[in-house]
Amino acid sequence: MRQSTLFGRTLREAPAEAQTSGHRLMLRAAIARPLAAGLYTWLPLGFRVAKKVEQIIREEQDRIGAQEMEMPVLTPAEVWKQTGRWDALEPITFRTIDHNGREFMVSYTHEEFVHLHAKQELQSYRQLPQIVYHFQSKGRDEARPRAGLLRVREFVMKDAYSFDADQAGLEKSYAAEHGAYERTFARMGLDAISVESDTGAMGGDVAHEFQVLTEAGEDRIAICPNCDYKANLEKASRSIDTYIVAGSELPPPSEIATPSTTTIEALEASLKQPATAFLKTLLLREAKGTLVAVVLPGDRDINEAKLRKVLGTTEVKFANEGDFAAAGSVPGFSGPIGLKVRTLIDRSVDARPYIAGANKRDAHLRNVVSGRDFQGEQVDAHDVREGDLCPRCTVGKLTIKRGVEVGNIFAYGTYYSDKMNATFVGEDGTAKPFFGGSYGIGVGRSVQTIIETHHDDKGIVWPPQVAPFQVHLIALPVNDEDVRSKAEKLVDELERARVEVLYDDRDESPGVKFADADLIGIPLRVTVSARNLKQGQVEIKSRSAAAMEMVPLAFAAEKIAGIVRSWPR
RNA sequence: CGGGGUGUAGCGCAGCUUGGUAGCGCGUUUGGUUCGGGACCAAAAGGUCGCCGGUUCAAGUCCGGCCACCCCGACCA
Repeated sequence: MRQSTLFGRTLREAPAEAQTSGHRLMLRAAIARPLAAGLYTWLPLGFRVAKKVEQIIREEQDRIGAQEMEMPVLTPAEVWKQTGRWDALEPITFRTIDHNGREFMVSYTHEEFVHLHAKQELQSYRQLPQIVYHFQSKGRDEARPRAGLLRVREFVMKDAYSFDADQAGLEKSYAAEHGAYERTFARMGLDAISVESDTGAMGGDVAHEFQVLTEAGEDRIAICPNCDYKANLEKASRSIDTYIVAGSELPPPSEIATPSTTTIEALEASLKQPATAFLKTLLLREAKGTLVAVVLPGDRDINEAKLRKVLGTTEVKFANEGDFAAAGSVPGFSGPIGLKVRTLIDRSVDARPYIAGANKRDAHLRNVVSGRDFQGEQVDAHDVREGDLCPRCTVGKLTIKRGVEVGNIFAYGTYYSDKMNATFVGEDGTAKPFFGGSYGIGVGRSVQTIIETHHDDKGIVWPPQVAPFQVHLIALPVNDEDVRSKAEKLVDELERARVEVLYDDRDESPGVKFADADLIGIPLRVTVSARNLKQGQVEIKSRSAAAMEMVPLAFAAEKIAGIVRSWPR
């Protein structure tokens, strides 16, 4: 490929909106271009990377016996209505109607449709297990697209779906996909870790996310340095020492005046007590408008994802002024005693005396003890933080890192087959529901995550397996006939040896060419220059190392092809 | 959807406070010189100042509305 004819130019400066280093490099190196918020076009260089990433995913899916197929982007409403997701997904999906007024959704994902097909194609337990997958554009009207390709509104996802006769079979399929994911990400050069995750909108119980730790990520991951516990903060828990004080020996709650002291910070300052001495009582409103109170220690924050899961709701908001009166409380002075709403007590609240709001203006109560003075459902709804004890080994102190979720796997069991009446005939001759799982990988997100984690201050440093080209051959200067003819002969020899070469034949200064080579980040740089040809040599340099090597022109093609063949595939 | 910010040439920005000729750098085009780390000289092209309305003799600048994009938060591959 001649660089002079490449569609897509490198940018010396990145557009101001690009924030993360991966986003800036993606734009500068002509990998992709924005079309609208959260919608991107792959330029030829980026598309070559995307295709290589896809191919790695494909090979690893095929290796575990999954079969590739393809389902449409446009999906009919009736099927979504069977599982209730037509309404549930309303806020974040793109929809349209055809000329007859029939409703369609730009596919958010394809569980409903693959179950429809499974029902038609898989009629007997003898045909199980099965895994099918496809690469398809998925549409998600994200409220906030972010950081280039990391969070977009239309993206190609590899989505695989497993069908098994029972739970044990599902666990096997799940484990097979888990293994395939580990190999897939390793081959792309991504150091992805498997973490426990919340099942979110997909339903089901068991789920793992594959997270690549990088500051550009938007998820927070708790990691135990002592054992193998790793979990998304939406799911993470912690070990808590039980702290019991005999209730009968303690004085009953007594009121203290706390004029205009409405926050934990203000209470700490005026009462000279640490945040842990207080109880925080949050009054919240769930999707249906029901009020609920959550009691937490003063130093703990609520984790909305965990709370939503506990409540089985899609949305949680803070209560408004009027809600406080209805709950028998006062904003700024809410406490757990005497509340007239459902009360949840976070498990990090100890059985010891706390200072809590009195539910009346300018007053708090001292010696408030959970279980003695107020009752509620015990839940886990607090945000785990740095330094908390690992819930698994109970001794490791959790660290918290940011990560990008490049893939996830769910075992949802019969969630969809029950709703859709998707069954097969079992060994005993009766209809049984499929046990299913789904397994996604975002292609574009993976590509940008590779950039986020493989670059230096000059540009991208592609892992060879996914690089847009294997060799970047630079002719210097290109208008020197001898240089040009020898460079082109070398390009030709390399291409015949099936090496992918980007040939920089542009009439540009050496500085521009080297800077672009560093920016684009092709693993091997070969320079054919007038200077080196005097000694009959060409220069070979790896993008990832400083050293360069001189090779006689006559052996260059063989040498370069040998290096390329030695790379992992 | 809540909070914040930005829209001026392909990209990066100044000009707006205090209304009066739309500017700088990079890039692009032409000619010449140069050629191992983002060269130099000369000439040139390129703008409905996000959109609509208002105020004014006069609006990039002031006022109102809308739109787009970015960042933080809630959601996902």
